[in-house]
Amino acid sequence: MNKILVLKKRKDFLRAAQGIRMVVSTVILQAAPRLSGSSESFRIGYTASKKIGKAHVRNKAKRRLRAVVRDVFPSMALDNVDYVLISRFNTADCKFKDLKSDIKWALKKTNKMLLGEDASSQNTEQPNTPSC
RNA sequence: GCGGGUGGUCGGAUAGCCGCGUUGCGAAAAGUAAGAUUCGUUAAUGAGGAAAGUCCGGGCUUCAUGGAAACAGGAUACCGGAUAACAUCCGGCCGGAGCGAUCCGAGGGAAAGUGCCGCAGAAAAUUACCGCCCGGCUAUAUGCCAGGUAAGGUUGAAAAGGCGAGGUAAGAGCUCACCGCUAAAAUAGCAAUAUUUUAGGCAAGGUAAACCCUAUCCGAUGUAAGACCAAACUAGGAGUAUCAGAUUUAUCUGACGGAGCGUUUCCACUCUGUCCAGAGGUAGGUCGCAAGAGCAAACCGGAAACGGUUUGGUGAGAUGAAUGGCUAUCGCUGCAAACUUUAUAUUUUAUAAAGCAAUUGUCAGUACAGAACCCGGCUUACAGACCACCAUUUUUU
RNA sequence: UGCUUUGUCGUCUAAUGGUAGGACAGCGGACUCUGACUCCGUUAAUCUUGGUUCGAAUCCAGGCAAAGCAG
Repeated sequence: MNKILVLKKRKDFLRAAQGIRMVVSTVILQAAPRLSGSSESFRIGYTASKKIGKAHVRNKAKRRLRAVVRDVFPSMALDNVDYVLISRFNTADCKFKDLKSDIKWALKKTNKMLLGEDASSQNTEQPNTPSC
């Protein structure tokens, strides 16, 4: 199992914001396919703005998102796509089960839309098969 | 016992599964400008009292360097001590709050000068409206002119010490007693200051968190500082260059010009010397980066802050930013039930109040808050728990 | 992370330490057959907590919020 790659550049975040946007009650998911086809795995970024609370609240939100991503993303996410998770006001407080199911649902729906777009533009992109 | 005050300590615990950062060890492939990277590990370790606000002080960094003076700008401000330093801390003085323990105070100067004090009031700073009084003119009085006065009046936040007696034409510290104020001396104290005595008669209201004056202190910058390694892009042109002397003919010495971090001047010292253009050390990486004016205990000195000696231990280092997610058990707080006691009605029981030692719960809650170069403070936020001492009141002995 | 600045009716702004003013918006009325324009009236604020002062929007200190700069 490979390590999960993390987005670090502001440019990448801006590009992800141009893509598909999925809003659920606890979190916002953004996704955009990468243009250069060389890289293999998906990448992911986390955002927690000052709006949701002070520093320790933001850290906690990001940590919980990371915990969910570790469980969910390796088996479900698509290759060659950049995802961005934006935490909302209740991300740090809500129950972990709810957060997990929300993200699962959002990811499934987003992937469907991405595959639809790719089929129309005739780019063959296969879903990542569970490795372990 | 109730409700208070001061100082201090702590700020959930244990176990399981899955993960993250750093370091150590082992392995793998690739070979770069440099540094990386990946995998494994029954190896070690990983957030606070405020890590916060960024409000003071210091270390360290660069601005090439040191010293002196003046100006500008800023900070501080009762006294003594502590400290590397401070706006911090300790002790004391004075003023204010409280029955008290105790708490609060930017607490120098208003006879160096300038400004301001709305409305009201005669007058807001060398005051005279009403009034009181003497004199002159007129003369029953009233009135007019020239003075004296600060007792009384109104206004206001504030009106030239207060109160009583004497005194006077009327008055006035004009005189006296008491109180307040100021000055001097003596005593106590290192001092702020306090007490006593004597004298002055009151010296001209407030405001300096208005300008200002006095005393003391202060250069700017802020680890994204700064040092090093360094891809890509790129490294050009005009044409002998301040003056004098010496020679070794491209060097030295002196003069002149320029620069030296708030501004100006002086001294020392250093760098620099024709013009245009330009590459800066950018992307990226490494260092800076954690043993410290540090922590704990004992003893000694000191009234205390604090200082000294000895011993012990020393364990974060991220950079889209690690220290977590879930579960179980326990702890703590609240709530409810049940229980115990008391009172009332009634005698199956119900209602009310108090209690919390023990019991139960598919119950609720478990604060403030996340290191970012490092220390000393201050300020602000904080569920709750514990310890010591002190004072008020009530009860008992 | 470091640094700097600013907070006044719903909005945009004034105000030497001395009654918080104006415009737009809102509400009510007049004008009109009705609406607009116009006119009159009215509601409404000094971010917050303390201090200095006789008296603070203003001066000083702490807090809160917002904006900007460096990258």
